[in-house]
Formats: sequence, C-alpha cells, structure tokens
Amino acid sequence: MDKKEIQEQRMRMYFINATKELLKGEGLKSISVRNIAERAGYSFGTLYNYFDDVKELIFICVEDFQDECREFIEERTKTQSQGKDKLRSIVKYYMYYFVQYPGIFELFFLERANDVGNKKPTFEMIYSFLDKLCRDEWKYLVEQGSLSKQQARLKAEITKNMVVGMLIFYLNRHNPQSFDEFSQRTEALLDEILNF
Amino acid sequence: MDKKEIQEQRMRMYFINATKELLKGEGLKSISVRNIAERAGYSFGTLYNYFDDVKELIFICVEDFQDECREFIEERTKTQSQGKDKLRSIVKYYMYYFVQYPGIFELFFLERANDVGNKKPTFEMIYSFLDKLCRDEWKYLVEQGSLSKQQARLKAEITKNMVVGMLIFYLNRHNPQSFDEFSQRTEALLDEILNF
DNA sequence: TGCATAATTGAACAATGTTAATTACTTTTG
DNA sequence: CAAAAGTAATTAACATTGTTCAATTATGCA
Repeated sequence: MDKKEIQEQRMRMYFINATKELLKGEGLKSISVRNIAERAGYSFGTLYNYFDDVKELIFICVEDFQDECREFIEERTKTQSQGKDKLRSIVKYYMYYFVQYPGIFELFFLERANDVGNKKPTFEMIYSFLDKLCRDEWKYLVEQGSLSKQQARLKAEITKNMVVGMLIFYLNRHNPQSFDEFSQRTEALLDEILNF
Repeated sequence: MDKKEIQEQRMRMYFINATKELLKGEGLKSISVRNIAERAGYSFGTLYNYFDDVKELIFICVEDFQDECREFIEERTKTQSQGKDKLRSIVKYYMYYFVQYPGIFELFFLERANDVGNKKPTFEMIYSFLDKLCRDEWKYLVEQGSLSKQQARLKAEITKNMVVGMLIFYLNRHNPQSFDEFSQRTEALLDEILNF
C-alpha cells in the first residue's frame, strides 16, 4: 500500500501548491475552494477527499513559507559577522519578506485562531519565529557583555511586537505611504531599540 | 425639509446602534446585513436606503468607539500627575480597552483598507489616536529634560507599533494565554521603553 | 474482459452581500 | 375628501462563499 500513499501525497501537493501560489499572488481574499481546485486542475469536491476543510490546507502553507522566509533572510545576511548589524539586518529582511508577500503576512498574523485544534502548534511556531531567527545574535550580544540577559529578552520582545504593528500599518493601512519611508522608519526604530 | 433630515438621522442611528451593539458583543464575525437590520427592527433591504454598504456602517462606529476609549482612559488616569507613570497608564488602559472589546480592536486595526475613498481619514485617525492620547505626556517629559524630542518621537512610535503587535498576539492568538500574564508583559515592556 | 473498488464530479444547501422590483405608506394636489 | 405622486420598506432574486453527498467515471485485479 505504498503506492497509495505516494499518490495521495502527490494529490495533496497539487492542492497545497495551488494554495501557495494564490496566497503569494492575490492573497487571502482570492482563496476559495473553487479557486484552489481549479488551479490544481480538479473539481472543488475532490479537495475534500484530501483535506478536512480549506483551513487545514491554508495552514499547511505556513511551514513552507517559514522555510522560504528563513532562506530569504539567510541569503541576505550570511556574509555579516555576528552583532548588532546582523541582528538589525535579520529583522529588516524578515519585514521585507512580508512586504513582498502581504498575503503571507495576513496568513501568519491576521488569520483568526477560531477553532484551535491542531492549529495551536502552528500559532506557536509563528509566535516564536522571529525569536528563533534572532536567538544567536541576542545570545552573542549578551555574551559580549553589551547588555544583560534580561534586557535582551525585553528588547527581543519589544522588537517582535513592534514589527507586527509596523507591518499592519504599512500593509493594511498604507501608513507610511511609500516603501522608502517605511524602510527609513524601520531603520530608525531598530536603531533606537539597539541603542546600547 | 427639516423633518426629513431628523427622521433620516434617526433611522441611521437605529442601524448604527445595532451595529455597535453587535461589534461590542460578538465582534466582526457576527456582523451581517441581515443581523444588523433584524436588531434594528427593519428589513435588511432598508439598510441600503440609508447606507451605501455595510462597510460604511461599520466605519461610522469607529469615531464613537474612539470617544468611548478616550473616556475609558481619562476616567482611570485623571488623578495621576504628568510624567512617566501617567504615560504608562494611558498606554496600559488603551490596551485594556481593546482587550475588553476585541471586536473593536478588529475593527480598528485588522479591517483591510481595500477601497479607500472616505475611509482614508478614518484610518489616519486610528493611526494617530495613541499619539494624540500621549502627546501631552511626551511633551512634558521633553520639557523636563528627561529625553530629547527626537528620542521621544522614536519611543512613541515604538510603543504605538508594539502595542498593536501585543494585542494581535494576545487577542487573536491567545499568546500569552492569560490576562495576568499579558498584563505583566505589558508592564515589563513599557518599563523597558520608558527606562531613561 | 468484467467486476469491484476507489476517485472524481457537480448538483444541492445554507449563508453571505447586494440590487432591483414591488408593496405600503405619506404627502400633496385638484 | 379622494386621487395622484412621491417616498420608504420589503422581499424576491442573484452571485459568491464553504461544505456534503449521491451519482458518475476511472482504476486495478482476477
């Protein structure tokens, strides 16, 4: 019964990829069962043979996008040596990734946690995502004696929350209006937080 | 034609109040044209004689809720004398207001700015709302010489964005899980920002 | 090839927002 | 006062959403 599993996994992939494409392109608004199925080349009914509901499908995409985001940042920061600058860059490119794909931002941060179930771990992953990305840098700064462990924790938490707020205002409300301005504010606020 | 206007305004009020009640109670999810109209005591079609669409109705509520929020904070902070403590309290109760009414938070910060139109000023109002609430306190601290004007601006901006991020994670993702913990994190992060 | 099992489909249902045609009511006018 | 005109309220209808399920189609095996 190995063939069954392979085929089933392949079918799931068709739908998952279609969903990912839609999320990257048009965003959450464009997501509908009929839309996804059409792009996958099947009827909307077929989707329900492989997924419980459309939410399951959507949340499967989160992990993939996290990997992609991690790579996006890695590519742009790997040459930098540990320290404040690298930390700043990681946070900056974390934000830029979501600016590039507002649909993924919606998915990560704005989708409601209505019925928890198996999605709780997914939310935990999202919540701690930036922490994981920055962990080594904060650790390095503490070991260097630049700031206390406690202060590092606080600043990491401030950053994590601030970043989401900034993205909401920029992506959802066009505030600031231009990317240049957004970029500039990002630098300024990160400088203030890392001013020690 | 004065009577007309009075009657029309009264009709609009019925729908607006019904919408406000629903938003405070069940939140954005429960908002539907048929729901609002039923609560207002009219048919869903009647709503369209007084409002272009349901979005217009919803965004009319923003101003009312802002006034209410302002009063909520005022009541709880008016005895405090100007300074850091009062500033902390204002931000804290600003957050607590939205914790009390998650539906209003959704309305203020998560509703998309799809078709701008007359809603642009509304979004501007929301964006600068906390700034206005805190303006006097920041000003006082600058005049006292506690920090520079530039620093005050940066810290105010960090706070504004952080607050939205914290509320997203707490209200939408149950992170942290309890209000006590949320409250504690709020205090800690505000202390760190106001640590000068 | 023929049968049994599995996979795929689309009709159907309940909600949703919105529009437009219809009905009810009010006011003005002859 | 009654008929006409105009305004307001209602409901039927349409498109779109997620989801279910009976019926159809395809597949695999003997």
